Amino acid sequence: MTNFQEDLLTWYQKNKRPLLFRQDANAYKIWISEIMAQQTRIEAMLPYFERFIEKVPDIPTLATIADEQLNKLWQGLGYYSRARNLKKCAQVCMEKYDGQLPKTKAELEQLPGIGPYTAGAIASIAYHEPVSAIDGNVLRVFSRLYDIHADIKKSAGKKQVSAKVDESLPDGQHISDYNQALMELGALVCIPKKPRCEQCPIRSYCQTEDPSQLPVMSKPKPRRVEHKHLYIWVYQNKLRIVKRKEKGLLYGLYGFDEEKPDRYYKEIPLKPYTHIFSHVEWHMEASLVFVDREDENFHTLAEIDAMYAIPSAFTPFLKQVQSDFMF
DNA sequence: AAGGCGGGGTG
DNA sequence: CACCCAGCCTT
Repeated sequence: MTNFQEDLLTWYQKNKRPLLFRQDANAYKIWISEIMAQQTRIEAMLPYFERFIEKVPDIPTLATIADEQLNKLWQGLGYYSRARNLKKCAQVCMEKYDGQLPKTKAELEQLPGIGPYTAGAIASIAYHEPVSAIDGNVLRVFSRLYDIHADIKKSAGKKQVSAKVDESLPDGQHISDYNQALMELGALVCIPKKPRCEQCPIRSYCQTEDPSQLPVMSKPKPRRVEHKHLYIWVYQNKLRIVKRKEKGLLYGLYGFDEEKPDRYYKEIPLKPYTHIFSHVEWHMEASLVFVDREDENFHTLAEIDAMYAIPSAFTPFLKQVQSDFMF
């Protein structure tokens, strides 16, 4: 162990958050938690994780779960392809790996939804393989540590920083805590804005003069703007919801019609709402349109709540219906 | 290399 | 509002 590693690990033992998904951890729980944590704050995924493990405790269950139930468990968490890939991955594990996750970073990385970071995290945390797990936290910490000004959004910059991380790894006995300690440092101390350098256990190794300027990240493109009008068909105490068929955004989840019915006897406007995604803005108007007959797509609010995955983009309208009309 | 893909916490 | 999070996949 180098002094650097010792200082970091000592800090980690004292300051790490008591994350529930690290309690009696096994490879399955580590896998699920790492997928849920992709581009997602830890606190945001915790309740999802607890519920998911309860309902889907193992790989055989996951491999055969109904898509509707899976989407429902993922509702509101975002990046829904993660859930689809989770199930695909479980099926591959059943077919190729005797119902278990493979145990090396190289094999894990071949599975759907598991990239370099997640493969490294599972391999090092669950199986103590001495490999890196480089997420946004670690890129930030090491770009500052080595004062690297390359753009970490581009592959060259990521590669340059990653090389430094790989040089720094301890042996398998300490790799799990080491990788987690780097991420925890990034989450608690070496934070994006106003890093808490006075609290940093490795500040004496840090080469940057101005951590506020690092890491260098190219700006994302401005979002495109789309306008929609949703028509919520109402029959008695039921609403019509439709499964989103187009491959793409929110695929497989449920939304509202964007067409009026042929016949309706009343229309009531709802309050407009704008939903911001990373790459697009939906400026939505909506109205209730009352019809005099139903089809199989009409459901009560209770049924929708229990069985149908509605993305967050549409829930403000559901809430309006619930509070203003008490269906 | 660039763009698609969610949602929410924080300043 | 902007920023960015325990990223991955497709094009």
